[in-house]
Amino acid sequence: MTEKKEHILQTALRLFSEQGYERTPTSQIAREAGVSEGLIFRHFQNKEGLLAALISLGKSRLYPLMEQVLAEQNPRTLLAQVIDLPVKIISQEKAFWRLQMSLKQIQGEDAQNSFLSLQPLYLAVVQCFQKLGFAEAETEAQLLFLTLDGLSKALMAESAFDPEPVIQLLKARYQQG
Amino acid sequence: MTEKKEHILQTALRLFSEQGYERTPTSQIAREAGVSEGLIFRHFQNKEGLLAALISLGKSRLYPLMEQVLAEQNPRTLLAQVIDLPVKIISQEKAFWRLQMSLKQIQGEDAQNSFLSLQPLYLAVVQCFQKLGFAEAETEAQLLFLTLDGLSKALMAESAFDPEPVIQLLKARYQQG
Amino acid sequence: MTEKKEHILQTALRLFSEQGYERTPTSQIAREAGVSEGLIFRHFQNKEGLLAALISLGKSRLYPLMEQVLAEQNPRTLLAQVIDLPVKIISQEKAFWRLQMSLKQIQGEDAQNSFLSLQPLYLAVVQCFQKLGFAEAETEAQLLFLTLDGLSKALMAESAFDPEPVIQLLKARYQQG
Amino acid sequence: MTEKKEHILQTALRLFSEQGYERTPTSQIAREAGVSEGLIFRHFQNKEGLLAALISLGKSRLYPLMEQVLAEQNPRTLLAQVIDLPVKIISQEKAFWRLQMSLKQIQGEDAQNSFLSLQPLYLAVVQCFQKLGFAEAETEAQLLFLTLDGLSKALMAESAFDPEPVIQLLKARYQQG
DNA sequence: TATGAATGAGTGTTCATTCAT
DNA sequence: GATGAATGAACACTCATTCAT
Repeated sequence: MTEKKEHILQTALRLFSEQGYERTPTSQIAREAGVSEGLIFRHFQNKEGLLAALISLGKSRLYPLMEQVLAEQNPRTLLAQVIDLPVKIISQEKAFWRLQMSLKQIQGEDAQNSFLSLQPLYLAVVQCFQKLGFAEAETEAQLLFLTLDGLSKALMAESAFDPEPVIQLLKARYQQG
Repeated sequence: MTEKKEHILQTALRLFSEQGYERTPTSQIAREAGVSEGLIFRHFQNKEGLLAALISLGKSRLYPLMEQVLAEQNPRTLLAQVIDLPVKIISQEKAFWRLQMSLKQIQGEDAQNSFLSLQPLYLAVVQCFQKLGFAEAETEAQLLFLTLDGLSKALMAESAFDPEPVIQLLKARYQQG
Repeated sequence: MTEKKEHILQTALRLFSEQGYERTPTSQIAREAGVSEGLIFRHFQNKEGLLAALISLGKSRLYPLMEQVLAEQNPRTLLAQVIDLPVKIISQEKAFWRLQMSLKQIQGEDAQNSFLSLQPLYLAVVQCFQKLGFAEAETEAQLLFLTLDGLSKALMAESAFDPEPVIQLLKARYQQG
Repeated sequence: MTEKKEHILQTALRLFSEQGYERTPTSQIAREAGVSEGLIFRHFQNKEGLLAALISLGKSRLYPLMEQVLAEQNPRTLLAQVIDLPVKIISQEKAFWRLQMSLKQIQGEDAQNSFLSLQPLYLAVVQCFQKLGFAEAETEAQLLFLTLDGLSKALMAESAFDPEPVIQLLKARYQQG
């Protein structure tokens, strides 16, 4: 990966998340990345290829976090860690997730799933609720993921939203089940 | 409102919600609405004007539902009705709400708010929680709205998502507070 | 001539002279004249017809002034009156003459002639110079008309140009021939 | 400056001066220049940018002629050279000056000035008249410039106008002052 | 006479993409 | 790998003009 290729990726991520994919011309990416416009196409074939590269890059940075959570044995601790994920992830890679959220209508099935399209996590959470004796573990997991999805959206809206109180309330609900 | 003007509005709403605002050319709207392209601009000034007309139209259809909820006196009943709102609203005007959700990056402050940007409702819900003796009424209301926001998003993803179980679980949680 | 038709003519003259013929849409004329756009075409067939009506109207207001000059018997007095014409005419119908001057490239032969395309006047001036014993009466007349043409242009440029001194100098030149 | 860019400039100059700026679509320029329409905007940003490029180009070709006149020491010779300028300039770059004259209403202050918007020349001419002992040097210079302005206009009207006699008469007037 | 909804060809401009160097 | 000139299809939008009422 040459230096210029990385410049392109960084710049594209920033601009896509600020302005949206459609509203960002390749010419602007090239200009702000300090490269020629042709180079973008040499490296990524076309504009969608650049987007795809960005998404797989983002996912690869995400998996470590996810696997760390999945390794947790104590169900209550795992739930708490899942609840902490949105803040952790989004504060870390805000630009990437804003991009992700803006793609619903461009991409097919993938990006539009609940929460962060983290199905392995969903299965683990269902098991947690079962272990903890919840009657309807699946529904309970769905509800939690919906909530975390809403929380993610709020976090990315960039407003002065403070997630801490909500997160505490949410954790409390499951700790004393 | 002439017949052709309404054709334009209907067609635009459908196409915007299917393909997104940016990916829908005015030429396509005109063609599928069976009118000349110029007529769009005669009636709505520019493409954004068409979008604005669509949004204010959608909101005007929404207010009756909202006011009905706000008139409710019993706090538990009001909460239950708020929880029912996403399904009611979205099944009724799915296209409009998919459009609404796709606009975060185009519009300014308005559309990006939580849930359905229904602040009056938020205030009413806070009061409900206070009446019901919840310790942190505001945080509780925020949490509920985040959840309903996530629920709305899931409902609009058009997949075979069945909201009923989640809604029952959510209602149960507040009825026995 | 109905009141609305006159409104159209007035407004068109003002806008054409302010913005130029090409840069003035019929929709603007209609709006500022307080009539429907269709009425313009009912009365004048098309945009060029409106222009033609304006021009012939302007000319008809001009002929009296011209004939008054042509009736003058004394050659020196006639020359002085010719020299006074630009100021008289332009201060009286500035808008019309600015329109006239902006049309060189639109219209054919007519408007692009020297001075105010007043050929009868030209012939009279040639005769004056002959009577006064000028060697090259035709050339002398041409030179005078070129100068008056330049003067007209300067007068219409709307700047703080004071024509009086120049006019005095010009008159003096021919009075003492 | 690539070959195609120059083709665009040449073609635009010709078409603007023949048809006027407004009546010349960029599509026609592109077609007749044998380039794609997009290239015009790549090189000149927008249609006005093309016009501006044309104007500054024309001016840069004009300054040498002007400075040559300004270097003249003998006031009578300088006046004669000033009188010769319109024919020299316009026969040389007719297209450019027709364009220049057609812009009064588009551009701001610059192009609408008297003669060829050559203020340095005006100041030199005033000095000439002072040296030659004319009573009202400024007014005399104004009058000369008005005349040259009218002469320029006549020259550009493309008709079979022969400027030679007028120029001789004009020169004679100042040589025997 | 007068309106105003409606048209459709045309306008300037954008932009992803190609290609010779 | 990298450039930048060049393309051409698409786009939002304008505007003179028509026509039913």
